[in-house]
Amino acid sequence: MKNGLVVGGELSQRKKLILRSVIESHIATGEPIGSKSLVSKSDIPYSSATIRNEMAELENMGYLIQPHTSAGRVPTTLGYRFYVDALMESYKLTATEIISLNNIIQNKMGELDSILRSASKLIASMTNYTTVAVQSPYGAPTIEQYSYMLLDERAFLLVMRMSDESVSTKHIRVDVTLDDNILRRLTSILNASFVGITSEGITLPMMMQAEKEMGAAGSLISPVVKAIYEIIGKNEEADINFEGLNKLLEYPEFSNVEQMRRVIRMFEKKEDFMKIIEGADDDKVNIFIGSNGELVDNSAFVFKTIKVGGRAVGAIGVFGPSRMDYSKVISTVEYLSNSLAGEQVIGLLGDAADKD
Amino acid sequence: MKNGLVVGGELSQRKKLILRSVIESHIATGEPIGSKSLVSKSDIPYSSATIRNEMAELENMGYLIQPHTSAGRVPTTLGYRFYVDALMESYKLTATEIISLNNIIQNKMGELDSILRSASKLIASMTNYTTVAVQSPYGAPTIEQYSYMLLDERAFLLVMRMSDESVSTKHIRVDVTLDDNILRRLTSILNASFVGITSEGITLPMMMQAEKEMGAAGSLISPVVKAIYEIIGKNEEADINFEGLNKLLEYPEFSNVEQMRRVIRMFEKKEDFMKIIEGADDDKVNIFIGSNGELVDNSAFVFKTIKVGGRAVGAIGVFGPSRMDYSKVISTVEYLSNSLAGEQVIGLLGDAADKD
DNA sequence: TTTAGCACTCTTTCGCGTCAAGTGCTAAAC
DNA sequence: GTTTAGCACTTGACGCGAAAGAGTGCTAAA
Repeated sequence: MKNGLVVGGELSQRKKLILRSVIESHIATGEPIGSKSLVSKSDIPYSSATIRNEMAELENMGYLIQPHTSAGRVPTTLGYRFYVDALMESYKLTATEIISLNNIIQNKMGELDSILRSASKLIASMTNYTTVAVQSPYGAPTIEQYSYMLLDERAFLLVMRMSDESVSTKHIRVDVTLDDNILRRLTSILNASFVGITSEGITLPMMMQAEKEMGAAGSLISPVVKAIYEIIGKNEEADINFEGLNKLLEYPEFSNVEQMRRVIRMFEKKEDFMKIIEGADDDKVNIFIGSNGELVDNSAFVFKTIKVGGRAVGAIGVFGPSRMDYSKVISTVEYLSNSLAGEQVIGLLGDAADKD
Repeated sequence: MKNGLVVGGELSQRKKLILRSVIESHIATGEPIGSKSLVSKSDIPYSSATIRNEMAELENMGYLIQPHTSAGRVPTTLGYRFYVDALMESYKLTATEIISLNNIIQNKMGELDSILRSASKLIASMTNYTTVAVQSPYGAPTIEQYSYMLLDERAFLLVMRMSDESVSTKHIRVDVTLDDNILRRLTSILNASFVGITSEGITLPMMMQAEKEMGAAGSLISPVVKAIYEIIGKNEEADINFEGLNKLLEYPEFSNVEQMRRVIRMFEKKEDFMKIIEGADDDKVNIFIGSNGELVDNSAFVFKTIKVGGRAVGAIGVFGPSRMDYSKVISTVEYLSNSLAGEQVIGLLGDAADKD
């Protein structure tokens, strides 16, 4: 960390060319890149000695590193950072890829759950990395509307529409003899007083009042409130899904047991992942590159929040080696999350996704 | 496969003792077991030479195998099979373990989904293997009861209770102006005619009839039926969950990349797992031991179906190396699936799980 | 029938020399 | 002043053989 803060501003054109070449070769092969192998690339009109000198300087500046004396160079986190921010050309999705994405977006309208699932699969196969999909992680959704389904004399199903457009249900069994009338009254009370609240918003006076209004069937309220409480709490746990974990094994950087163990452990400790996602910027594609302490070494995580009506309801991203094909991954994640934002979830109509 | 069909009947007491000792030592250490290391075990009163002779015979009979000429012996699949069927003492769950299991069963009553999830976590930590939980895989559930929730003038939520006691919901947006009356009529038609059917059960005459009954709002029927069709189809896909994948990495038999790759691939190709589970016996704990062609080499899968009201709605099991602590795993899986059978899902009350 | 002893086999481990890749530096060329 | 050619040097990867260790099967004695 000598002077690596004013990232990249001071680099000459030639240094940029060489740095970019090193990074792209490394992304393709995974091997350290030596001066000679660069010379053979068509767009580098310098000799290996010149390149060596430049590479030595790039190393001093913190963009490259040698795994050991006598090996080629490998990009550092700083190097990737600069590449992503300044050097990289953005990838144009092909027509086929756009069509696949649009298909998913249109067909699965309305259920964030299944849209994320299919999108994960598609992205995993398009990019050859592991896809990460998160559902309604932050700002626990509240309940917007209540309804019911009568099961038998003593049991019913409480149906709740949540603020993130998902639906929760809960079986409730009580000691009161139920009928449609009672339940209709119950839900209208709930819809009047128990909407939009968080777990702390449920107060004893509210419950007392509700019990009073229910009259003889007042004993209903207690189990119902308990159910509501659980639902709110449950929705506070995020749901993370991984697709294409096996693809990671194809990359040599993950092909040793120790590294793989770390990755799997990270995937299973979902809270850590959540922290990264929650701490990120809602409005742009976020790129975390390994060994920040947050991620496993040599890995990178590219993701973007999905917003519905201005509210973040989930996120979708790609996890892979730090030598990732950033341009393609970024384009894909961006296209998908933009297309989703504000369009789906609302309903079945809507010809989503005007392209580009 | 010399004469390995009449499994184990012809074994002398001494052979059984030795076989059992070899298997249990191997389960504990993972290493091939040699004659000398057995002598040191307290319950073996024979010299290494005697044991060598017996082991040679056990090898001929197909219960043991030598990885190479000068190594100790390792159990074969047949050996494990015999051990599980005849040699093993069943593990008694400790009081603490039973309490943990009961807590889960009681607290999470009513939602198969979350009960399986917590149970998976607990079993994974109790047994130190990977837990596999499957939800409603077989005999696609049918729809038992319909209800609705009015969202706005043109949109409503169709709520369906399925035969496996799960609940599905679907957003539906239509061109008709909606109100409670219309939807009440709609659901009563659905509850009369569209209950208990499979995707093939939906016929054109049924739809025509329903449209006629809805009168002016007949155009509702088509999107609703489409939604029903999708729900039935979606429920035909099983949902498999894995917990504690990282634990596998602790066992040397999975600590090489090639093997790990196979395992992860198998976990991601859920259909294969489903096939194993579907083909199994509903009424007992099923034990598959590796290299049947179905499972990855050196692995084993112990699981049992969970039944609700006589119908299989899921399964829970444990996946690990074939040198697995079968007795503990079997007891755990059995206790849990028995406690669940027919008790939860129905409702919130019910003091489940009388112990033992 | 059981056991002690022994020669034999096979894997694992370690050290060691060779090889190839890639570097930094110096001196010459442009 | 910049670029390039040439060269000595460093370092990890690879392959080989020797030695060590574990365990066996067989024979002969108890």
